[in-house]
Amino acid sequence: MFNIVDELDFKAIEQKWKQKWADERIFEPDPEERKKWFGNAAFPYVNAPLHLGHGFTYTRIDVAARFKRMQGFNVLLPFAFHATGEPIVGVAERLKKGDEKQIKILLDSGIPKKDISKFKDAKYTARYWEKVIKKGFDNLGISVDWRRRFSTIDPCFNRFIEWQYRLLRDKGYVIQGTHPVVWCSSCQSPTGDHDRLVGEGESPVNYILLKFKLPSGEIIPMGTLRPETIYGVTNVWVNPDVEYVKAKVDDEIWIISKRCVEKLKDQLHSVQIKGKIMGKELVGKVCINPVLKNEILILPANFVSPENATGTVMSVPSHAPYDWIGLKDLMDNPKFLDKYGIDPEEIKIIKPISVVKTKGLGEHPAVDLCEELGIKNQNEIEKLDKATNLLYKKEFHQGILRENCGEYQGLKVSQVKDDLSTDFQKINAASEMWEASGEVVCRCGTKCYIKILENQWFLKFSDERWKQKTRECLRMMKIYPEDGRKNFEATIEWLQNKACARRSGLGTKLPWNKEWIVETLSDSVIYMAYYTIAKYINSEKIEPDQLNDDVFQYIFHGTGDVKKISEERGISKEVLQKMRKEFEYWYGFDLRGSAKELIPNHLTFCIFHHTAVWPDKKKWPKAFTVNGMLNIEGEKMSKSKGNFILLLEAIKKYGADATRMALMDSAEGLNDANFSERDVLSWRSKLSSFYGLTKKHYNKGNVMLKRPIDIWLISRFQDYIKKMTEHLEKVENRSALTYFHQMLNDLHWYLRRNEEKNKTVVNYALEVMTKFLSPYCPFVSEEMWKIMGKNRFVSLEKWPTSDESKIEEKILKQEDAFKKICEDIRHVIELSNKNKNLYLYVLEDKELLYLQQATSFLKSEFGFDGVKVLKTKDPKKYDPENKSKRAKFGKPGIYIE
RNA sequence: GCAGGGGUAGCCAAGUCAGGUCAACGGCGCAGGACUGAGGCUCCUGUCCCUUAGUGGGUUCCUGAGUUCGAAUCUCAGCCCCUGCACCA
Repeated sequence: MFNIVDELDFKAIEQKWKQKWADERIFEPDPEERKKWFGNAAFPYVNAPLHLGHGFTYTRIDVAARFKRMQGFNVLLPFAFHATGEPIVGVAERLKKGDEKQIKILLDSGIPKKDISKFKDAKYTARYWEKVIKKGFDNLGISVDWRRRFSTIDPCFNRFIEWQYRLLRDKGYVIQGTHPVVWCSSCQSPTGDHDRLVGEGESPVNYILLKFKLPSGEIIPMGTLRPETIYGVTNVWVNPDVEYVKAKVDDEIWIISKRCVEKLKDQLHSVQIKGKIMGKELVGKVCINPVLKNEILILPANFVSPENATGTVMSVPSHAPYDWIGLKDLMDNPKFLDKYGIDPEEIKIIKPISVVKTKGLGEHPAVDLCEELGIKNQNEIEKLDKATNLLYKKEFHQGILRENCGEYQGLKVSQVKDDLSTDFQKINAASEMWEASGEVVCRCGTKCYIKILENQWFLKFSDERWKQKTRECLRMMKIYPEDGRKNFEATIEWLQNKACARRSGLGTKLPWNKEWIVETLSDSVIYMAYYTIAKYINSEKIEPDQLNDDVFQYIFHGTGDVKKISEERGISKEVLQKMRKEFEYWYGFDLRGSAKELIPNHLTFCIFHHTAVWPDKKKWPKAFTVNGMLNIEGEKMSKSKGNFILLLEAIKKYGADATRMALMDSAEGLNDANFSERDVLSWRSKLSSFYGLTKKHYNKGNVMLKRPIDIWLISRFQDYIKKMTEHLEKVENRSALTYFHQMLNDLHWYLRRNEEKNKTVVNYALEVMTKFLSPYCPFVSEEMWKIMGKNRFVSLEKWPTSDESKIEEKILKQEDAFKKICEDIRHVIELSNKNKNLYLYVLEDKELLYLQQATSFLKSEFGFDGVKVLKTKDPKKYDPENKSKRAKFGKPGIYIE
């Protein structure tokens, strides 16, 4: 076995340049005369080390920052750490309980056994991962100004959030209200998707309860999602074996399942149980349809679950497969009916009533569907559920109410559903209740239901004035790629009030109501402004107590008397003024990067909050860049698949530069990127060989007057420089990279084409290419810059600019034609199997000269003994003597012997 | 289900807005050759099929239909994939 021999010691180079950058503090910008460029990206959550997906997003913003830096901007790229919220508290709590899984996760992350217990302290966890994460950034070569680092659990940052929320509340953007959530009665908290054993993706849905009335005055509310079917009710169903309760609900007596009582209590109803009644006691009685006022028979059915809504349902056999099959079952089992003293004749006269007309479906679609699917009885739950879903969707989207639906006839089901619900409630024919869209079981094992939370704090994203400003900001912003814009637009329109406070987890307490903690998506939307002052908070050791709204108002809005604030808060006037200046200089930020999944939440919230906090449009965000997810070898990265790659591991294995190259080359735009070992290794050797090429050819040729071929290379480069710069301006890092390949191809051609190399031209090409590589693979680029004998950092060099006056179109065309001639020659050699002598017949003097200059190249390239370029006088008449008949303008005739 | 994005040769991917110059840039992989003691390094050439002294022809851009002299590109319908859908980072 042979080892892969790299010319380059990537590790040593990385170590060396990382150190030099830090020593010379070249990524620590302060306000100055030059124009600024402020880039940032969504900060990492500190419960795990960075993985390759982080590397992808962060390298993208770093390439942009490094590019801008070389363009001469004063560039700021800061990072901080996100620690607020539930997850790291969750780790601590699970450890306290001795959770084996959690212990294993930490051990797998490389934490020694003796240190595990330290992670019972959430703050320790946060600080621990901060260190590991920072190392990830540094090893990857992200050009971060660490003087501005902070964590969202720093008390000083908490003051900042307090200021933000007081300000928003004063503007009327933080309000109180009620809100339905999936609830675990055991944990006494909302059960988010990630907290569920069963039911990921299930959410609250609003049932309408139709109030059927017994002659005695008691109400049997029937839950449904299809209020229009009230017009098609033929009977109602109760489960004969279930014990129902009579309960006083607000001012009425309802007959409902026990489970329903608990739910209604948590949905803002007062509920008192007054008595019990078995389902079978109700069977055979009649009740009144609350809308049509006709008498309806109560029948028994086992498919009715006490777990769902009220535990009783109305029967609409024309449109509900369960109901049709239920009736059929009864007709097939007269004995069962006899048990309840019901005359089978009473069932036989029940006929389905159609209330919805749908294109492509018959009068009684449920009946047809049951037949089609061959459903025999109500035990075929799978088929029945399938049929129900199918019919519900089709009728909801395409169905039109029939003439028996009163004032709603002729309207579409989808249009009229909400109106029906409110109208029925107005006449007290209906009420409503919330139910989960499917079964949800909490991680603790408890079955969840829907609770309506009261006095919940909301960000009023529904506010039209606020939306208007947000739209305006978005219009002014650049979105890279532009395809992402529609997603933002749709989100702004769709966004409703968003709960912004929680009861548990780490975070900033709501300043006016300390029982609540600002929710973590809501405390991470304007923190980029905090970077501008964190430098002073850190260096001046400012204490949280010294920070209050006056301080922040002065810094961020320039209001108040500095002298007074300085005296009151014990922060020197100079420092306050510097902080103010720093903010004024850097803000608003020029580019923020993140993964595309944050568009509908974090990034859109970010726009909302900025427009609310800063009326001055100059402080608004200027651009976002979003990227797709990073796949590994074509598959989604996940721990269970075993293809989870930690950033530090990848760097160790492949080197930082090769990793960065592979990431940047993998995709751009909203498409998912793919990282493969093949590609990263290929980049590793490509970098190595380019380094070798540089070493071999830099400063090695002769100084001479420029020949056409020299001008050709320079001309080609002008176009590449222009295009790659344009792509980088749009954060199209992958597209820009293709021009590196083109440059390399051209340089190879140039070197092959000439025995004599023009030193000036080769040096120019290598310098341009090294500068161009620098944002992508900064370590190797610095090293190459050094072997070129340069003393400055290439990271701080001036970005190449294209000079159109250097482009000579004629020469470009000539060389293109020449390449084509070479292709033709190659083709003819192949077909003829001869390569002794080459004759080229041309029509023009210019062409003659150009080709004559290339004879030695043609000899060495194809192995000819002799090459002759001849001029023909008249292509038409020349024919007899010309051995090749194909000479045309711009295209010589070729003869080979 | 709703909203946004997407489906291009073995793989990744440009081209689609402004229809022809597109058998379709580039990279990876693969094949042959050069270099080499030897190479998995590097360089050159090729890479839909057939044919050929530098050519000519056939069939392609998710599927189906349409507009057009002409469609990867425009219209309609369908299938599939990715992301988000809220109190969760």
